[in-house]
Amino acid sequence: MSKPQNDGQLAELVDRIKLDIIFGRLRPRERLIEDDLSAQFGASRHLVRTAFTELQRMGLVTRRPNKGAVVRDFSPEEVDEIYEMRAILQREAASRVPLPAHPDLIARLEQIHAEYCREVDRRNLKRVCELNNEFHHTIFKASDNRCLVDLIQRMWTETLGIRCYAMGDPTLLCKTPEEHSQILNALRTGNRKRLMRLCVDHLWPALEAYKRAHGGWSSNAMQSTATEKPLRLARAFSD
Amino acid sequence: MSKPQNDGQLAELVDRIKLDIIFGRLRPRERLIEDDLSAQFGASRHLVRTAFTELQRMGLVTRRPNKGAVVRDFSPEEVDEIYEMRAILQREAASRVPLPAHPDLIARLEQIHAEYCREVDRRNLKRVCELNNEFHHTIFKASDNRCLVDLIQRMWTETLGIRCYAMGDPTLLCKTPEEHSQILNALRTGNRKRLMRLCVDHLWPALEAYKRAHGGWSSNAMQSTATEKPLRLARAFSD
DNA sequence: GTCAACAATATTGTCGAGAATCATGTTGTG
DNA sequence: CACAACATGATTCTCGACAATATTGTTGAC
Repeated sequence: MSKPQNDGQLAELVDRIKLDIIFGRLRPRERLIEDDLSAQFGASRHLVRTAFTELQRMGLVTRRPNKGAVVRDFSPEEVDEIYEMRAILQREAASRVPLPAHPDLIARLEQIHAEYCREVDRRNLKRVCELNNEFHHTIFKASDNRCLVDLIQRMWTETLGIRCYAMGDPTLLCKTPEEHSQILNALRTGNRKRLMRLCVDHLWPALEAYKRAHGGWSSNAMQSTATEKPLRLARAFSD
Repeated sequence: MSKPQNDGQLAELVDRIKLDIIFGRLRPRERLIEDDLSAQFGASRHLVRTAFTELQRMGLVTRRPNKGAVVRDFSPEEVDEIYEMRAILQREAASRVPLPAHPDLIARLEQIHAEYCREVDRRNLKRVCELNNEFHHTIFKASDNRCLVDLIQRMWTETLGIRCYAMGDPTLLCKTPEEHSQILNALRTGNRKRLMRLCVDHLWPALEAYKRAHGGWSSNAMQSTATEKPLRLARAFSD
């Protein structure tokens, strides 16, 4: 579907590199060398190249002419701006989901949620990550604008490298099932304001975790501490 | 900067194909054959391929495995959804531009506007297109969120193929300088509500032109006339 | 010892040819 | 005549080798 071309081999390669980024095996700013990955995954260099352009499109790696690919790194300002937009988009989507939610939607979400809780207990991070995505994506899909859903999904993928810091934190991870429960409740009871607020608030813990992890030392820290602009996140909260 | 790799040769090729799409020399759904373009532009087929993936990333062409590239076509529903999102994003940007606008910003815009009017009179469509982009982009850049600006710009590029129908219509084209004037005035007087409204309303004429041109026959017209959902564009208007 | 100019290595970009795949035309059978 | 099976041609995808570029290491003059 959204696959640009190619069969499964490329998709698998992209996925494996993606996972390496998500789980921090590849760190931001780390260089990705075509020959190395080619050998590591037993794929032709051409395929690795293609995977790079795909990962670039997804916003997970950065490329510069004749200098190769590196894992994408976000400046503190960039992270703030991205999360500001995620908040706006997700809030918009939440405002469009028909309420009270269709029983089929609830059922589907409960199913995902149940498996999610199981896998969280088992610490099966890969599956947790997938199910988490599926849970939110299913909700947002219920808003009737595919373009909006695409933008949300795009920024979801783009921030995989940011959210990995939250995934590594067991305390944070254990809180998410409860938050998902609350979202489900808001859908069931048809409480739109609460749904919107929950969908937005759900974003912050991961953002905070990233900031804690990068506290001070990130890319251009010197300027950032000085420039430190007041986050305009308030808008996203206001009902 | 945002160039993924490569020097100018690829960029030029991409640009030429892009212009062919913008000005309707290449129509939606038209197939792009690598060998043909390779011969036409005197570029290696590999370069044409690379250009295709770039154009695909920009959302101007669609590719399917082993079936090659075609100029992207939008279903009526898709067009509505995309313009709904453009309205939301541009409205958001307009709400963030510091008002009253900085004199430098005004000066820069006046300069662009002056040249724009000149080129409209001369019917220099290529330059008109560039200046129009520059005008709006300059305004949106004044909102302090690069991510938001990127999303807007992305959707701008994506809809180049849609807006070509408006560009071909002299009546429509002649109205745009006046609209830009009004936007400039709103910026000068610091009338935020009016600015937001103008930035959103400015979108519709092109959308309408596209719909007129494709009236009924586009991709899946049979369903679309039946499904015809009430556009949720009202939101974007409400102040 | 420091620095610039040069040489060597590492890495990425480009190309052309052949393999794989899809679309179309043709033939043979009922 | 209808239709499936096959053969042909067009087009895309993949690979390996080479060229271009960046990075690192070395030398020699001052």
